[in-house]
Amino acid sequence: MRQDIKKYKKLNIKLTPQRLAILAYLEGNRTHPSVEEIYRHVSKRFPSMSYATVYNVVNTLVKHKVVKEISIDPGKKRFDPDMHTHHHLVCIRCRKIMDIDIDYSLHIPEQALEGFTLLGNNIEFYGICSVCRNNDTHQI
Amino acid sequence: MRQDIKKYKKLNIKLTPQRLAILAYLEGNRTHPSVEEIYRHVSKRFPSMSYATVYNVVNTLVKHKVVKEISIDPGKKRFDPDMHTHHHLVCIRCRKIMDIDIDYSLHIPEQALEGFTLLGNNIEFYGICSVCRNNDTHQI
DNA sequence: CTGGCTGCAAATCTTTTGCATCCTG
DNA sequence: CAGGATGCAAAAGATTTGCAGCCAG
Repeated sequence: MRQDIKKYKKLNIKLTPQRLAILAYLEGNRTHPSVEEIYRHVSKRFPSMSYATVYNVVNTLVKHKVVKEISIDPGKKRFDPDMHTHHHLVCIRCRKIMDIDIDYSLHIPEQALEGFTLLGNNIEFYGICSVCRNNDTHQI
Repeated sequence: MRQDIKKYKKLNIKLTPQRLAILAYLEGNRTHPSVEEIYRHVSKRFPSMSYATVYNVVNTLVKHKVVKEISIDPGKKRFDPDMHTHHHLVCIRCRKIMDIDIDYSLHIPEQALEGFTLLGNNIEFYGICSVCRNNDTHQI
Protein backbone atom coordinates (compact mmCIF):
# COMPACT_ATOMS: atom_id res chain seq x y z
CA MET A 1 0.00 0.00 0.00
CA ARG A 2 2.88 2.36 0.72
CA GLN A 3 3.53 2.60 -3.01
CA ASP A 4 -0.05 3.54 -3.83
CA ILE A 5 0.02 6.19 -1.16
CA LYS A 6 3.16 7.73 -2.57
CA LYS A 7 1.69 7.59 -6.09
CA TYR A 8 -1.53 9.36 -5.17
CA LYS A 9 -0.04 11.85 -2.70
CA LYS A 10 0.15 14.51 -5.40
CA LEU A 11 -3.64 14.52 -5.72
CA ASN A 12 -3.91 16.31 -2.39
CA ILE A 13 -6.94 14.32 -1.34
CA LYS A 14 -7.22 12.29 1.84
CA LEU A 15 -6.12 8.74 1.13
CA THR A 16 -8.66 6.78 3.11
CA PRO A 17 -8.64 2.96 3.07
CA GLN A 18 -11.82 3.02 0.94
CA ARG A 19 -10.23 5.27 -1.64
CA LEU A 20 -7.08 3.18 -1.76
CA ALA A 21 -9.14 0.01 -2.22
CA ILE A 22 -11.08 1.54 -5.12
CA LEU A 23 -7.89 2.93 -6.65
CA ALA A 24 -6.25 -0.51 -6.36
CA TYR A 25 -9.23 -2.12 -8.10
CA LEU A 26 -9.22 0.42 -10.91
CA GLU A 27 -5.43 0.40 -11.41
CA GLY A 28 -4.79 -1.25 -14.78
CA ASN A 29 -8.42 -2.42 -14.96
CA ARG A 30 -9.54 -2.81 -18.58
CA THR A 31 -13.11 -3.91 -17.89
CA HIS A 32 -14.65 -0.40 -17.80
CA PRO A 33 -16.55 -1.18 -14.59
CA SER A 34 -19.79 0.47 -13.50
CA VAL A 35 -20.35 1.70 -9.95
CA GLU A 36 -22.15 -1.54 -9.19
CA GLU A 37 -19.19 -3.61 -10.37
CA ILE A 38 -16.75 -1.52 -8.36
CA TYR A 39 -18.98 -1.86 -5.31
CA ARG A 40 -19.36 -5.62 -5.70
CA HIS A 41 -15.64 -6.16 -6.00
CA VAL A 42 -14.37 -3.78 -3.36
CA SER A 43 -17.02 -4.62 -0.76
CA LYS A 44 -15.80 -8.23 -0.68
CA ARG A 45 -12.67 -7.19 1.19
CA PHE A 46 -14.34 -4.11 2.61
CA PRO A 47 -17.80 -5.09 3.81
CA SER A 48 -18.60 -1.73 5.40
CA MET A 49 -18.25 0.04 2.02
CA SER A 50 -21.41 1.85 0.94
CA TYR A 51 -22.66 2.73 -2.55
CA ALA A 52 -22.59 6.41 -1.64
CA THR A 53 -18.88 6.13 -0.92
CA VAL A 54 -18.22 4.48 -4.28
CA TYR A 55 -20.10 7.33 -5.97
CA ASN A 56 -18.25 9.92 -3.91
CA VAL A 57 -14.88 8.38 -4.66
CA VAL A 58 -15.34 7.93 -8.40
CA ASN A 59 -16.72 11.46 -8.72
CA THR A 60 -13.68 12.76 -6.86
CA LEU A 61 -11.36 10.73 -9.08
CA VAL A 62 -13.08 12.04 -12.20
CA LYS A 63 -12.66 15.62 -10.92
CA HIS A 64 -8.97 14.99 -10.30
CA LYS A 65 -8.57 13.36 -13.71
CA VAL A 66 -7.46 10.01 -12.36
CA VAL A 67 -10.26 8.16 -14.17
CA LYS A 68 -12.51 8.96 -17.09
CA GLU A 69 -16.29 8.64 -17.02
CA ILE A 70 -17.58 6.94 -20.15
CA SER A 71 -21.14 7.04 -21.52
CA ILE A 72 -21.25 3.89 -23.58
CA ASP A 73 -23.76 1.89 -21.62
CA PRO A 74 -27.10 3.68 -21.90
CA GLY A 75 -28.51 4.69 -18.53
CA LYS A 76 -25.39 3.85 -16.52
CA LYS A 77 -21.95 5.37 -16.10
CA ARG A 78 -18.79 3.35 -16.54
CA PHE A 79 -15.28 4.30 -15.51
CA ASP A 80 -11.92 3.94 -17.21
CA PRO A 81 -8.63 4.41 -15.36
CA ASP A 82 -6.75 4.66 -18.65
CA MET A 83 -6.33 8.39 -19.15
CA HIS A 84 -4.26 8.31 -22.32
CA THR A 85 -5.99 8.85 -25.66
CA HIS A 86 -7.70 5.69 -26.81
CA HIS A 87 -11.03 4.51 -28.16
CA HIS A 88 -13.52 1.73 -27.58
CA LEU A 89 -14.89 -1.20 -29.51
CA VAL A 90 -18.26 -2.33 -28.17
CA CYS A 91 -20.10 -5.58 -28.84
CA ILE A 92 -23.71 -4.71 -29.59
CA ARG A 93 -24.83 -8.08 -28.26
CA CYS A 94 -23.04 -8.55 -24.94
CA ARG A 95 -21.90 -4.91 -24.41
CA LYS A 96 -18.31 -6.02 -23.81
CA ILE A 97 -15.95 -3.08 -24.31
CA MET A 98 -12.43 -3.45 -25.72
CA ASP A 99 -9.77 -0.76 -25.92
CA ILE A 100 -8.44 0.42 -29.26
CA ASP A 101 -5.07 2.06 -28.77
CA ILE A 102 -4.85 3.98 -31.99
CA ASP A 103 -4.68 7.73 -32.29
CA TYR A 104 -6.88 8.94 -35.13
CA SER A 105 -6.38 12.59 -35.89
CA LEU A 106 -9.73 13.66 -37.24
CA HIS A 107 -10.17 17.02 -38.85
CA ILE A 108 -13.31 19.12 -38.97
CA PRO A 109 -13.44 21.93 -41.56
CA GLU A 110 -13.48 25.38 -40.00
CA GLN A 111 -16.90 26.22 -41.38
CA ALA A 112 -18.48 23.11 -39.83
CA LEU A 113 -17.13 24.06 -36.40
CA GLU A 114 -19.34 27.16 -36.10
CA GLY A 115 -16.99 28.79 -33.63
CA PHE A 116 -16.41 25.66 -31.57
CA THR A 117 -12.97 25.19 -30.05
CA LEU A 118 -12.25 21.53 -30.73
CA LEU A 119 -10.52 19.74 -27.88
CA GLY A 120 -10.60 16.06 -28.84
CA ASN A 121 -12.69 13.07 -29.83
CA ASN A 122 -13.90 9.76 -28.52
CA ILE A 123 -14.62 7.06 -31.05
CA GLU A 124 -17.00 4.25 -30.27
CA PHE A 125 -16.60 1.42 -32.74
CA TYR A 126 -19.32 -1.15 -32.63
CA GLY A 127 -19.70 -4.66 -33.95
CA ILE A 128 -20.10 -8.24 -32.80
CA CYS A 129 -17.46 -10.05 -30.80
CA SER A 130 -16.34 -13.54 -31.75
CA VAL A 131 -18.13 -15.17 -28.81
CA CYS A 132 -21.49 -13.63 -29.73
CA ARG A 133 -21.04 -14.32 -33.43
CA ASN A 134 -20.50 -18.01 -32.66
CA ASN A 135 -23.57 -18.16 -30.45
CA ASP A 136 -25.44 -16.71 -33.38
CA THR A 137 -24.99 -19.26 -36.14
CA HIS A 138 -28.68 -20.20 -36.11
CA GLN A 139 -29.94 -16.74 -37.06
CA ILE A 140 -26.98 -15.06 -38.79
CA MET B 1 -51.39 14.86 -40.68
CA ARG B 2 -52.47 12.81 -43.69
CA GLN B 3 -48.95 13.09 -45.07
CA ASP B 4 -47.32 11.81 -41.89
CA ILE B 5 -49.71 8.90 -41.84
CA LYS B 6 -48.80 7.95 -45.38
CA LYS B 7 -45.10 8.30 -44.59
CA TYR B 8 -45.18 6.05 -41.53
CA LYS B 9 -47.64 3.50 -42.89
CA LYS B 10 -44.79 1.23 -43.96
CA LEU B 11 -43.72 0.76 -40.35
CA ASN B 12 -46.76 -1.43 -39.73
CA ILE B 13 -47.37 0.05 -36.32
CA LYS B 14 -50.60 1.60 -35.13
CA LEU B 15 -50.48 5.31 -35.84
CA THR B 16 -52.10 6.71 -32.72
CA PRO B 17 -52.39 10.48 -32.19
CA GLN B 18 -49.68 10.28 -29.51
CA ARG B 19 -47.27 8.55 -31.85
CA LEU B 20 -47.97 11.03 -34.62
CA ALA B 21 -47.40 13.94 -32.23
CA ILE B 22 -44.05 12.53 -31.10
CA LEU B 23 -43.06 11.75 -34.69
CA ALA B 24 -43.98 15.29 -35.72
CA TYR B 25 -41.85 16.71 -32.92
CA LEU B 26 -38.87 14.54 -33.82
CA GLU B 27 -39.13 15.09 -37.59
CA GLY B 28 -36.11 17.15 -38.59
CA ASN B 29 -35.34 17.91 -34.95
CA ARG B 30 -31.63 18.58 -34.47
CA THR B 31 -31.69 19.13 -30.70
CA HIS B 32 -31.16 15.47 -29.69
CA PRO B 33 -33.99 15.64 -27.14
CA SER B 34 -34.27 13.52 -24.04
CA VAL B 35 -37.51 11.82 -23.01
CA GLU B 36 -38.22 14.68 -20.66
CA GLU B 37 -37.83 17.22 -23.45
CA ILE B 38 -40.07 15.22 -25.76
CA TYR B 39 -42.64 14.92 -22.99
CA ARG B 40 -42.54 18.63 -22.12
CA HIS B 41 -43.01 19.65 -25.73
CA VAL B 42 -45.62 17.14 -26.82
CA SER B 43 -47.72 17.34 -23.66
CA LYS B 44 -48.38 21.05 -24.31
CA ARG B 45 -50.71 20.17 -27.17
CA PHE B 46 -51.48 16.78 -25.72
CA PRO B 47 -52.06 17.16 -21.98
CA SER B 48 -53.13 13.57 -21.42
CA MET B 49 -49.75 12.26 -22.63
CA SER B 50 -47.93 10.22 -20.01
CA TYR B 51 -44.20 9.62 -19.57
CA ALA B 52 -44.75 5.89 -20.00
CA THR B 53 -46.20 6.53 -23.43
CA VAL B 54 -43.21 8.62 -24.45
CA TYR B 55 -40.93 5.80 -23.33
CA ASN B 56 -43.06 3.23 -25.13
CA VAL B 57 -43.13 5.25 -28.32
CA VAL B 58 -39.41 6.08 -28.49
CA ASN B 59 -38.51 2.48 -27.71
CA THR B 60 -40.80 1.34 -30.52
CA LEU B 61 -39.27 3.90 -32.88
CA VAL B 62 -35.76 2.75 -31.96
CA LYS B 63 -36.75 -0.87 -32.65
CA HIS B 64 -38.17 0.14 -36.03
CA LYS B 65 -35.04 2.19 -36.80
CA VAL B 66 -36.89 5.47 -37.17
CA VAL B 67 -34.74 7.15 -34.51
CA LYS B 68 -31.37 6.44 -32.93
CA GLU B 69 -30.74 6.29 -29.20
CA ILE B 70 -27.59 8.20 -28.27
CA SER B 71 -25.54 7.87 -25.07
CA ILE B 72 -23.83 11.21 -24.92
CA ASP B 73 -25.45 12.63 -21.84
CA PRO B 74 -24.36 10.53 -18.87
CA GLY B 75 -27.27 8.93 -17.04
CA LYS B 76 -29.90 9.88 -19.59
CA LYS B 77 -30.84 8.74 -23.07
CA ARG B 78 -31.23 11.16 -25.96
CA PHE B 79 -32.82 10.53 -29.31
CA ASP B 80 -31.85 11.47 -32.83
CA PRO B 81 -34.26 11.19 -35.77
CA ASP B 82 -31.38 11.55 -38.23
CA MET B 83 -30.64 7.96 -39.24
CA HIS B 84 -27.95 8.65 -41.81
CA THR B 85 -24.30 8.30 -40.82
CA HIS B 86 -23.13 11.34 -38.93
CA HIS B 87 -21.29 12.30 -35.78
CA HIS B 88 -21.64 14.71 -32.86
CA LEU B 89 -19.78 17.68 -31.50
CA VAL B 90 -20.54 18.27 -27.83
CA CYS B 91 -19.85 21.36 -25.74
CA ILE B 92 -18.30 20.19 -22.47
CA ARG B 93 -19.73 23.24 -20.71
CA CYS B 94 -23.38 23.48 -21.76
CA ARG B 95 -23.76 19.95 -23.25
CA LYS B 96 -25.15 21.35 -26.49
CA ILE B 97 -24.84 18.77 -29.27
CA MET B 98 -24.19 19.69 -32.90
CA ASP B 99 -24.25 17.37 -35.89
CA ILE B 100 -21.12 16.75 -37.95
CA ASP B 101 -22.11 15.43 -41.37
CA ILE B 102 -18.81 13.94 -42.42
CA ASP B 103 -18.18 10.28 -43.10
CA TYR B 104 -14.86 9.20 -41.63
CA SER B 105 -13.85 5.73 -42.73
CA LEU B 106 -11.73 4.50 -39.86
CA HIS B 107 -9.73 1.35 -40.15
CA ILE B 108 -8.75 -1.02 -37.37
CA PRO B 109 -5.92 -3.47 -38.07
CA GLU B 110 -7.05 -7.09 -38.18
CA GLN B 111 -4.93 -8.08 -35.21
CA ALA B 112 -6.46 -5.39 -32.98
CA LEU B 113 -9.98 -6.61 -33.77
CA GLU B 114 -9.50 -9.94 -31.97
CA GLY B 115 -12.20 -11.63 -34.02
CA PHE B 116 -14.65 -8.73 -33.80
CA THR B 117 -16.87 -8.11 -36.82
CA LEU B 118 -16.73 -4.34 -37.18
CA LEU B 119 -20.05 -2.76 -38.13
CA GLY B 120 -19.49 0.99 -37.77
CA ASN B 121 -18.45 3.85 -35.55
CA ASN B 122 -19.82 6.84 -33.70
CA ILE B 123 -17.51 9.74 -33.13
CA GLU B 124 -18.08 12.16 -30.31
CA PHE B 125 -16.04 15.31 -30.79
CA TYR B 126 -15.86 17.56 -27.78
CA GLY B 127 -14.85 21.12 -27.20
CA ILE B 128 -16.25 24.46 -26.12
CA CYS B 129 -18.90 26.28 -28.10
CA SER B 130 -18.56 29.97 -28.91
CA VAL B 131 -21.24 31.01 -26.41
CA CYS B 132 -19.51 29.25 -23.50
CA ARG B 133 -16.05 30.43 -24.55
CA ASN B 134 -17.28 34.02 -24.46
CA ASN B 135 -18.81 33.54 -21.01
CA ASP B 136 -15.39 32.31 -19.96
CA THR B 137 -13.18 35.30 -20.56
CA HIS B 138 -12.72 35.86 -16.82
CA GLN B 139 -11.06 32.48 -16.20
CA ILE B 140 -8.71 31.56 -19.09
C1' DC C 1 -7.95 18.74 16.47
C1' DT C 2 -10.44 19.96 12.40
C1' DG C 3 -12.17 19.62 7.94
C1' DG C 4 -12.99 16.40 4.85
C1' DC C 5 -14.77 11.53 4.34
C1' DT C 6 -17.71 7.56 5.43
C1' DG C 7 -21.99 5.13 6.09
C1' DC C 8 -26.74 5.08 6.36
C1' DA C 9 -31.17 6.46 4.98
C1' DA C 10 -34.01 9.17 2.43
C1' DA C 11 -34.74 11.69 -1.69
C1' DT C 12 -34.43 12.35 -6.63
C1' DC C 13 -34.20 11.11 -11.34
C1' DT C 14 -34.64 7.89 -15.19
C1' DT C 15 -36.76 3.99 -16.95
C1' DT C 16 -39.69 -0.16 -16.76
C1' DT C 17 -43.74 -2.80 -15.62
C1' DG C 18 -48.64 -4.28 -14.57
C1' DC C 19 -53.08 -3.63 -15.58
C1' DA C 20 -57.60 -1.78 -16.79
C1' DT C 21 -59.39 0.80 -20.48
C1' DC C 22 -59.33 2.57 -25.08
C1' DC C 23 -59.08 2.78 -30.08
C1' DT C 24 -56.64 1.79 -34.59
C1' DG C 25 -56.77 -1.14 -38.36
C1' DC D 1 -64.02 -6.42 -32.66
C1' DA D 2 -59.34 -7.98 -31.29
C1' DG D 3 -54.90 -6.96 -30.23
C1' DG D 4 -51.95 -3.58 -29.58
C1' DA D 5 -51.49 1.18 -27.32
C1' DT D 6 -52.44 4.49 -23.68
C1' DG D 7 -52.54 6.27 -18.94
C1' DC D 8 -51.86 5.72 -14.30
C1' DA D 9 -49.54 4.06 -10.45
C1' DA D 10 -46.19 1.38 -8.55
C1' DA D 11 -41.65 -0.62 -8.91
C1' DA D 12 -36.97 -0.89 -10.16
C1' DG D 13 -32.48 0.97 -11.13
C1' DA D 14 -29.02 4.75 -10.93
C1' DT D 15 -27.39 8.64 -8.58
C1' DT D 16 -27.43 12.42 -5.19
C1' DT D 17 -28.07 14.49 -0.74
C1' DG D 18 -28.29 15.34 4.40
C1' DC D 19 -26.30 14.47 8.40
C1' DA D 20 -24.05 12.40 12.49
C1' DG D 21 -19.88 10.30 13.60
C1' DC D 22 -15.14 9.15 12.21
C1' DC D 23 -10.29 9.61 10.97
C1' DA D 24 -6.27 11.22 7.90
C1' DG D 25 -3.26 14.88 7.82
